[in-house]
Amino acid sequence: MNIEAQRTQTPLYLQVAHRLERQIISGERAVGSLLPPEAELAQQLGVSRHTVRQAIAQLRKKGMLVARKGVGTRVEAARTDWRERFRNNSRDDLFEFANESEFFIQVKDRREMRGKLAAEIGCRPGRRLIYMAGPRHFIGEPLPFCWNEVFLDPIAWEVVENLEVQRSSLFQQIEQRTGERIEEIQQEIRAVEIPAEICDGLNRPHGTIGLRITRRYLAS
Amino acid sequence: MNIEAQRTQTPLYLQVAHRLERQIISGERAVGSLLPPEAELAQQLGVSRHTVRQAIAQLRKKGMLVARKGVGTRVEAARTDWRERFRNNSRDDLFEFANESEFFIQVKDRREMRGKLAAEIGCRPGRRLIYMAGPRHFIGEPLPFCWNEVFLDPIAWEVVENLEVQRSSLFQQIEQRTGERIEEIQQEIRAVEIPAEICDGLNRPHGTIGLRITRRYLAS
DNA sequence: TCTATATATATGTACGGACTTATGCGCAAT
DNA sequence: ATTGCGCATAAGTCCGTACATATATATAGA
Repeated sequence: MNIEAQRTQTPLYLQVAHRLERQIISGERAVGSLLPPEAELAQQLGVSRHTVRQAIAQLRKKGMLVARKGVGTRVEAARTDWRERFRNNSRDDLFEFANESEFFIQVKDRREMRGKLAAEIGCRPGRRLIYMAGPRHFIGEPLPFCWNEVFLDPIAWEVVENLEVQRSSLFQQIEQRTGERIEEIQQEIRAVEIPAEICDGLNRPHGTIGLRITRRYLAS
Repeated sequence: MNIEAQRTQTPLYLQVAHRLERQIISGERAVGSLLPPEAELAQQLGVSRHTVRQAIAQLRKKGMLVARKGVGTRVEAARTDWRERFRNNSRDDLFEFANESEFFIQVKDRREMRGKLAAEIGCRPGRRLIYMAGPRHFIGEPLPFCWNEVFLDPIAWEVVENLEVQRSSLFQQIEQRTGERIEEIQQEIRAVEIPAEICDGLNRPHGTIGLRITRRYLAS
């Protein structure tokens, strides 16, 4: 695998997975073509077959590869539909997803939680939280795919104070800066009609139907 | 693992996974509790740690277990939200899903495909297909969670001719009866406003928002 | 008391081997 | 031409081992 020095940072099977992914995205491995057999691939890369299988499993989860016993492993798609990404519920997958998109913060203030909103957030009414909102784009794409609203404990104010564009995962950064460890992430997906004012922010016609994804990041 | 005789039918790691799943569903392993360490579990069941890890990976994919390095593997949920089930795109997962619900066939006739519908189905206009529709319930639950519409090649008429309630996967049965092997399943998920007449069939108010899931089962 | 440091423990990663099962293909027999 | 059979090939399953790394707890030092 030609690893420079002993940089143990990234697991070997992920290095293999990313390498295969790049080859697929670049077209070096064409959609519809078969990968070399696992054993051969392992030998080429100088890793064990087990490691190759772990790497292939990653890309199968994303839908980029399909394997058939006795035949081989076929390249199925060069990229995964972003909607599919919400299927991954592992903590690291969410962070990786955040790293591929940008959050443009258009609104940033403190708001008092009350009534239905307080109930939905799950905090006591009257509590003041940081509120941020704006569109989220995939890096390089002009059209936003998501309207992002964030409610945040005031403890993290210094982290977001001077923030205008957020490229990596906000909560990963907060973890590092405050020492608070996020123990649990709850996620809920519902289908809703997008509110008119958000349609404006997203440049979509009124009445558009979308997915509403609510996540709660719980510290200890 | 106490396998009777040499019934090789189901892979060992799936037997372990199902066993753990049953224990979790029954409450024998409480939500929030930790599983025994993988090594111990392997010894108890008389299998290798690798096999235990494969089994745990299955249940992690379903969201029933979460593992943390240095801590252990915790029971996260006793059942998976059915909406989560659509995330699994493997063929067997879809069939398993079908086995947990019932399809009450209220409409069954032959229809000529034309215009937009023919385009959506992906067949030539004028072709006559079997059409079936009805609500889908989880076994034992009175309220349907889904309105199911099926368009089927007339070749399979004998399979569905006398069918009123479908408990297992329809397409698995068709595979067995006709010998046609389903090679590919395409799935698309969109958020839509549910048509008024279907809302009536589902006992939900008009204007309800839902997920529209389209699947195409392609034979060779 | 509080803070480092060691240690035990659990999952994660990576290697090796062996056997099983499904698939496709060529070849022979009908 | 079609059917049946055997064989090579590929992924799937299962076992064993070893070490890495994250976590919690206990321990020693300030």
